Amino acid sequence: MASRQIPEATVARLPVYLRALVDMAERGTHTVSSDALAAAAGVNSAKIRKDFSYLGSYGTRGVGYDVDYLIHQISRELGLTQDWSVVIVGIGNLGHALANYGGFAERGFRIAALLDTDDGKVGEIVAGLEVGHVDDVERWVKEEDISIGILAVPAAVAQDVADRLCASGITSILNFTPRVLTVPEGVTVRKVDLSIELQILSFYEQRRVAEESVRVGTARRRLDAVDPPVPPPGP
Amino acid sequence: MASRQIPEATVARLPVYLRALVDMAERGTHTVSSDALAAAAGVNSAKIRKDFSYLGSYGTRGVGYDVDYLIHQISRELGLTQDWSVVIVGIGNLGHALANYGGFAERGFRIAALLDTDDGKVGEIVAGLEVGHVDDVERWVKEEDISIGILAVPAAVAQDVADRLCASGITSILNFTPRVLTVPEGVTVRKVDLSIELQILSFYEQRRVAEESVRVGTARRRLDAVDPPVPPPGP
DNA sequence: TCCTGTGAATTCGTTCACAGCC
DNA sequence: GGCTGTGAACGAATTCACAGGA
Repeated sequence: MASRQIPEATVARLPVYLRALVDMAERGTHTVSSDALAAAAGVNSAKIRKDFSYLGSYGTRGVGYDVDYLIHQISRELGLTQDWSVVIVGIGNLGHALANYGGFAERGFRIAALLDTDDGKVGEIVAGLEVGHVDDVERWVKEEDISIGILAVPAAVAQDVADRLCASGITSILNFTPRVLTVPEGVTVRKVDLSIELQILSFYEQRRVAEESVRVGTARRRLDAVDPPVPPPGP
Repeated sequence: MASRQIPEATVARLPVYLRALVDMAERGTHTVSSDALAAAAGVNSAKIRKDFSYLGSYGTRGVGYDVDYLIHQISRELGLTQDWSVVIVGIGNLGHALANYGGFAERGFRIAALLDTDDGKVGEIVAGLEVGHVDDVERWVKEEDISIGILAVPAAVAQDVADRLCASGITSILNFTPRVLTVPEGVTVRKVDLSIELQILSFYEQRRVAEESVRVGTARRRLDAVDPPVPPPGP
């Protein structure tokens, strides 16, 4: 029963399954059960079966799924049967690393242009490409049929550059800046914030330490017991 | 009503709020309503109020929240009132970029060590630190009281290095490799996969293109109509 | 009047459990 | 016997809507 409208949570997992399946195919596995794939992808098997049921009935009862066929179907669903051209804007530390990251091209994302706002960087060769100026973004987008922009500029200019990307016709942005972007309707933004991830880890790390000291009976002083809290404003 | 056990979804949003609040404090704002903060953080205001209600009743009815006080409370909740020492393992492109990323130190994450498996890299100076060998990870973790590891090694050695990190006493891992890691109970892993993010964008991009061609009546050929699908194995 | 805090209603996502097919 | 596909049960997260305090 291949119903349209795949849940977001499922979409976000498809690339994970795809990665696991490609690994398996490379190791010569031709058939996989939801249990085996679940183990490889780090989820449980019910989730796998439910997720796949949104795509259609691609398995065989009593047997499992055909690895190559699944790879094909998931790739198609994710739009990976076509190549996408990508522009990276902001060729600092991170932009450099992204430009040199092989994983993109491997999965059908062609880095078509590198742009920066800084005249000093323009003309530099990075990852085999000449860095252009953001002012020319529209020309690049048109000529190279670019639909995805990767934003790795300083926070201060993030919104401005995003506006220019949208104006030039880009409809998907991968935002590495810490700014929340405002974009026109019809543009998809995904955010990757490295220090947010660390802060989430910090939360669980702290909680673990707190629990441990309760369990072990250690009177490990919380910093906030030392550092007196600012008095609350009202209540 | 400050109940314990904050929902995961809320924890993941706290750093976003924190960032918005710090920006506001820097711009001299002292009080903020859930509406205003919602706009700045890119969520809706009900969510803000509900999220904050898990931390306690820190607002004032009819007025809003005290920015500095909120910053203090969220920081405390996230465990950011203390500094955390971090090790980056794998000093390739990405490791380099991460080592030079200022945002970590700014938020209380001290990069205490850079390690690599490659003898060629050991001894190199990156971001002011000398790259050490992973074999010495245990010593570094003990001496520097490191609890968080950032994994930026090649996929092939990811699990092996993760094992060594866990063995040496690290309890949180930020995993930049495409591998699903198996870790002992009590270790928290968060995954950042750059090409997964692009693949998710690709899904929505493709869907948009498909919808558009229906709306506009364009007979834009899908690639999979050209490329005949592998025949299904069973059903 | 304004804006928080929160139960209640709703939506979304996960897991269970088993019928159906190999 | 083994494994998929899926309704039904459950649980988590979001949103509504309004009582209540400044």
